[in-house]
Amino acid sequence: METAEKNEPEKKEDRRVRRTKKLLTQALTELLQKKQINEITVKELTDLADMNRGTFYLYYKDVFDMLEKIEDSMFETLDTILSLHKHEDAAARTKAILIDLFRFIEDNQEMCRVLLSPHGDMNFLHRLNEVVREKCLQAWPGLRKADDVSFEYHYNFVIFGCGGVIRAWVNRNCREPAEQMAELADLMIRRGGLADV
Amino acid sequence: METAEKNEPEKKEDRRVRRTKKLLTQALTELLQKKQINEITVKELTDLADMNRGTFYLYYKDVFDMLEKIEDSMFETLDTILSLHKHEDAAARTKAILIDLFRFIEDNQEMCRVLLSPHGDMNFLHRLNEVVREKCLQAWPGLRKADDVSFEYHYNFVIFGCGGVIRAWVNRNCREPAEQMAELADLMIRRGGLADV
DNA sequence: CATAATATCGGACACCGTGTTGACTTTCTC
DNA sequence: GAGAAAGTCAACACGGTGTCCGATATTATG
Repeated sequence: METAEKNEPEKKEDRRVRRTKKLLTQALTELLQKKQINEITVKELTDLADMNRGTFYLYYKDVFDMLEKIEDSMFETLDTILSLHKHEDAAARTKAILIDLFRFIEDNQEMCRVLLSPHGDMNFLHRLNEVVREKCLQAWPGLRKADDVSFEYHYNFVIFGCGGVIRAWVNRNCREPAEQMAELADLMIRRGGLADV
Repeated sequence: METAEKNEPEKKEDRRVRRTKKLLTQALTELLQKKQINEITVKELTDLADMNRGTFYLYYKDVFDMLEKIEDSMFETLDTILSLHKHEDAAARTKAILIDLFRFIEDNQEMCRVLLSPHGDMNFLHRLNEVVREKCLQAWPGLRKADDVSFEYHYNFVIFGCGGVIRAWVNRNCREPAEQMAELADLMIRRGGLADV
């Protein structure tokens, strides 16, 4: 309904389109390391990507719309990856989901690092939190039944905490292997207050 | 160095100045509930505050500069409040600091709520985290000695987790008393992985 | 390879918010 | 009440925006 064109990958994009979007994304990533997104102008974006300014408007409404679409694409990918584990048994699934999550973060380090930095994007963190929350519920279904107030806080503590771990990890250039991080996160989630509700 | 004028509260501001800044802050808070800060223009800000556009530039460079100055002021206040406990003994200090922190959040609910919302400000969260980190170090000095990798992650987990608790709290309009939240946060910090490093 | 489709370019345009300035009026401080 | 400071109002040049156009370059397809 919103994205009038059927659904993203209609068949395959023209090579030129892929190239254009890639150049623009690289330019945006580079600029985001230096300045707030608010200060980034379409002009300097296309100047840096060395292309006509009008070309930008073929795909994005403005710089914020562009970032939003990039995030949309990322979370779509992440969703696809994580839903592959839908039919595994609970024990294996939890571990596999966390590993894939961290692998995904690793594959998108630069963007994640900048989006979680001080001049990053709160909405990105929010959406990332939602993914973690969703997977927590899937992995530990027993959690739902606890609906008292303090549970809500424990929950938010753990979910945000995972965001903090991810942020620290990308700031260290993902030095530790994703598997190790998944194990660490799992440990923290259990100890963080959710294990014994 | 940066703010040429000595240091904020030189003596007391002119009543008109206070009024102007207050009106602008109210207008900004209102607009931030509806749209990203990026989309907020000086014109609509001064229109909403019902004042001349030129007046805005008497105090702020642009909308982002305004938000930054507001945050500066908030953290300055918070810093003043928290440093009052400098000379208490460790046991009492920890509790008192947390309580005052949550009371401060409560006093600035609207702004905190909007700054921690999906279209909020990452830098605000970052600065809030720094305060928590600082106070953690003061309250549990033993933490410093642990410098292994996993400690860094535990640390970030806890600090971000506190941010999540605060966010959940302001989203519930600070229904629970600050004292109760302080106790809850203290519990989570201890259980979250820092207690036994 | 030839052709049609489509993406990009280069330049133009009106539009609007920006940041600043100068002369004035209002309000505050002492 | 007098002088100082803050706010108003109108005007200005500037630059980025968003949207066109025709011309050109690149791609996908038969």
